[in-house]
Amino acid sequence: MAASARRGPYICGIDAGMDVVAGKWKSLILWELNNYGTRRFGELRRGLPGVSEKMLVQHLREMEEDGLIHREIYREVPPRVEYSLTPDGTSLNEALSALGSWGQQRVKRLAASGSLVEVSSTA
Amino acid sequence: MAASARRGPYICGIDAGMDVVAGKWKSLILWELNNYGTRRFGELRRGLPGVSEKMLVQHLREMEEDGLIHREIYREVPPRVEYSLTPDGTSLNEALSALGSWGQQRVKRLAASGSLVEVSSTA
DNA sequence: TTCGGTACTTACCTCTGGGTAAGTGTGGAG
DNA sequence: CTCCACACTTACCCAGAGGTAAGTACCGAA
Repeated sequence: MAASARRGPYICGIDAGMDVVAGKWKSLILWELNNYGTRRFGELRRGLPGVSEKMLVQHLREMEEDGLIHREIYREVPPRVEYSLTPDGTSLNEALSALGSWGQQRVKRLAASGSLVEVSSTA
Repeated sequence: MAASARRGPYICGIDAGMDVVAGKWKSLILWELNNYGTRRFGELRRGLPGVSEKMLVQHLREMEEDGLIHREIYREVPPRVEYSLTPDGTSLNEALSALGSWGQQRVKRLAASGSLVEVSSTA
């Protein structure tokens, strides 16, 4: 998203929320973690077709700082790291569900009118 | 937002929705139009402290294309243009209200713990 | 006669979000 | 002995999101 995160004085709650979700893959990470409960780094990478490792790490760190996700490190070889939603992350995901439904409606509407927009096909 | 709008195949409804709200001022424009019902260009500019005319126009045009807002031109001198939400824009705004509440909660939480984050003060 | 207000458009520039690719340390498999 | 998988880190690069400032056409007020 090209929306620059302000993390400064907010005008209303919406942009305080948007600020935290701003980032190309953040809402998808939330969605993925919500669906699977807990996921490893590699699983997330494979689950989000097109993410670069750099951005995945960066987004995960920011979301951890923002208190949205929990990072559990298992000191094994090879290393294992598991990510999961915190209560705040879970509630954020719930808050986004309405937007998700709206988005699905929109995709349906667009598909119904001529403009062929497909959802997750042959990505 | 530096979140790049994809307008391509979406993975889930959430990013289809996010795609349309991606843009530094879009959610604020939605909020402003929802609060006032109908607003003129200059009113919006003054209502969103910090917005540049270029970005305001650009966002308004994109949101009009996306069917979120309606643009009514009054051929007077000086010219008058009024913006308002379409039904789709209104429902999107409703879908964002949960995110707005979450954001407010978050601001309260942050304020409660040491990190002083203020909402719309001496912008 | 100049200024201000309306709603823009245009050219130019900066900043940074995001991508690409290579490197790191360890151990097991082949 | 080499390769691969894990979960990263680092350096470098580019496109585009967003900002700045000036210009446009019109009229009324000072």
